[in-house]
Amino acid sequence: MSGRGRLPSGQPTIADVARHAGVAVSTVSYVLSGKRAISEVTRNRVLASIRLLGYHPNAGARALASRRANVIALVLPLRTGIQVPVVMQFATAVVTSARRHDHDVLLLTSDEGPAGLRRIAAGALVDGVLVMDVELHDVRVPLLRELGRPSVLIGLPADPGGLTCVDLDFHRAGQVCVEHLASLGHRRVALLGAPPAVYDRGTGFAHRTRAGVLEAAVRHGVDAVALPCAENAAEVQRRVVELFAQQPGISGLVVQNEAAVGPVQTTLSALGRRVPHDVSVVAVCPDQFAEHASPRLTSVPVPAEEIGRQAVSLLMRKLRDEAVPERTLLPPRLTVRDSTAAAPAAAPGDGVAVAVAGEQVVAALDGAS
Amino acid sequence: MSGRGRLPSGQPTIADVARHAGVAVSTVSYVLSGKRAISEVTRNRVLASIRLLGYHPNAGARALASRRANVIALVLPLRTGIQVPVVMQFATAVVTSARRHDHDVLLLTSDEGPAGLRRIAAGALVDGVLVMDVELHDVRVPLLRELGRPSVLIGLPADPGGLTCVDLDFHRAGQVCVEHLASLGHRRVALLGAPPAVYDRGTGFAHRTRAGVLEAAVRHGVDAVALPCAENAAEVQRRVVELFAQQPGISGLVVQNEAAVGPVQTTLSALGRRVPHDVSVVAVCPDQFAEHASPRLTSVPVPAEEIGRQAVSLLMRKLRDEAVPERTLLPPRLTVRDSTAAAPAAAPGDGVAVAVAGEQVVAALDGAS
DNA sequence: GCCGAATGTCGAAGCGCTTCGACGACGGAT
DNA sequence: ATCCGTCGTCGAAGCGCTTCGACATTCGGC
Repeated sequence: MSGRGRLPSGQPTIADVARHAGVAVSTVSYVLSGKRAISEVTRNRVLASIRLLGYHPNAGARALASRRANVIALVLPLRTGIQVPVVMQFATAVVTSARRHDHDVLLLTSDEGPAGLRRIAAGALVDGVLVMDVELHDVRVPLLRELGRPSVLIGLPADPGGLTCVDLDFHRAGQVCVEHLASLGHRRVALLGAPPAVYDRGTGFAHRTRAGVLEAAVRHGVDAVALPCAENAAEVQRRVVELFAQQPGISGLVVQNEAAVGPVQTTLSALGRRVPHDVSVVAVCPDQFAEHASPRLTSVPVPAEEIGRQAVSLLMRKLRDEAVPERTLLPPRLTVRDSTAAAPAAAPGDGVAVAVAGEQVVAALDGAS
Repeated sequence: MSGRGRLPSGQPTIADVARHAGVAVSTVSYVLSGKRAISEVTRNRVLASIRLLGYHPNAGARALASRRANVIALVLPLRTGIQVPVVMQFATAVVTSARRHDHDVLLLTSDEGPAGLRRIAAGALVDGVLVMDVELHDVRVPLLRELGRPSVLIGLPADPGGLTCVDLDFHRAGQVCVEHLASLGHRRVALLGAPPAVYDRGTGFAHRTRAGVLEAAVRHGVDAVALPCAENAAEVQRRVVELFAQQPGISGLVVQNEAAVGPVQTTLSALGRRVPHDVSVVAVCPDQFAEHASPRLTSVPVPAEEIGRQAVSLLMRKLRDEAVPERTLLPPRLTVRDSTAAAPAAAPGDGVAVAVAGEQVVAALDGAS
């Protein structure tokens, strides 16, 4: 018996509360869980004792007896090519939402791999799992099916059968960007995408955006090229210079690469192309980022916070054994800011001038560094 | 009795393993914990059963019986003015290190405030707490003292008495930057610091870096000014233009503001000041960031990973009731890259020329956006 | 060849909580 | 009055694990 008093840790137990309030242990439990009716008088007496003693239920005991840990796991990626601020925003939203549902969040990094998931799930440390940054052919997808724990994926694997997925509708996002540019009269556009490695490993959002861009381009009679792009200033610059040298008529740019946004603007201005006068730029990036750039960028943000909230809410429903849709794709929202404008009237001479400018820039920067 | 077989969840229990291996439950437990000697033969038999049945100990039961959850809490900040990538790096390092010590990590955001800490600690959900981004006068500091759970702070509060803190020695970092510039012959330098709000709320690292910069400047006979700086391109540009207009002789810049690094370089080049030929730049920022800038930046990285490792290791020692030092300050490490060089010979005319250039830039950018 | 100390294993007592069945007390319908 | 159905509360049985003392064995020392 934990009879007379407090734990070694100094924490009172439910038995202490019961004794202090003059009721049975089970009554205290029911006051806390609300699973049986308790008279107003008794409830108040118990609650008073709880407050007075500073009682907090022991999580382990609760989990053991109730078979629910009230904890969910969040599996975050930590590879290159991820958008760090987006991940943070997302994690934050998940923690906040989870707390609203009276759950805590256990953080896993995907470098422990499938073994980590297995350990956590089998050990009943968590009730459910949120997996972020799911690739098209992700090893964790079959594993999750096998484990049979409630789970929600952020991202869209090639075969989501039997699982639950949430994501921004990147395909639609790509379309929206192109439609915006097309409606402004642009006829040649380019997508400056994620690093090649991201495409190579089959990351859904990159592929889907590209598909959306190209599809919308065809539909609206716009010429479009899509090129991957590493995340460093020099590479971005090379890409952009090359691009305009080869396709001087390009007047619209879709940038899906956070790290590239700054260098793109720098390079364009070095090329003598002004944003948005000569070239319009649409970015797929966080709003905060778009606001801080100059000029402020027309953008399609990844609604990390909403995705996080949705994911948690879906997971909670699964924990309550409710049926949920297999896939939830959030509609993209394009915010027009100062980086897009009507396409310039086509100037035939542009090509040559730009190519020359490009070489000057490259030369200047080579000398400087 | 959990007698005949498996949990409803399908997980085997320790009793199943014991039965399968033909030993007592306690023997299985001792095989797992190694707290008593078990013969080679028995151990192997038990381990084989464990593998065969796919047994994973139930975390809740273990926590209840052993009074150790094998989980630590990580309290992350989510305010403005934090260096998001650094936080991520740090979180990653903490998770990885914790796993090496057979612990998991529960993620808390500081917006649940002290209540969250209290709940977690009192409920024995975690064995110890790691608090990141501790301010000089942080409300959580007295709370942690009161809770009496093992904890480690990242950052250095004004009064760390009785607690355990780890951080980069930012004071020394400030000095190192100035010493580097001084040794290259620079005689007028400026610190472009964190946003004003960060100083205002008493964030240790900003204050300590500034102090280090100013102190080293005095000691080496260098003129130094320190100015806070918001995290958007326009503000950075204004600051830099203003700075050189007022103090044209400045030839060294210490930048402690990740978001400012890009804009600083852009602005300098717009001002006709070349890096490092005319102005040397030292950044306090992640290595990856410094490598990707062009020119590559001489920098003092915040060793997020090492801090994370250290923090976890200290916490583990505290969990084992070992004595640990009250404060651990990691020495800064300056990596020389391409953004610093010998100071230019003083040119008396500079002042005027620069002021003019500055105005041109401002005008040009106003027009563009 | 006997004794004490290791060594290896077992059984049982909890850890603090939830939950289920039981059971008075009370009130309305008969 | 009597019976039944609620309502409010209680006691006890676990949840799956760790840990403590006890109990055989085995072994080295003299």
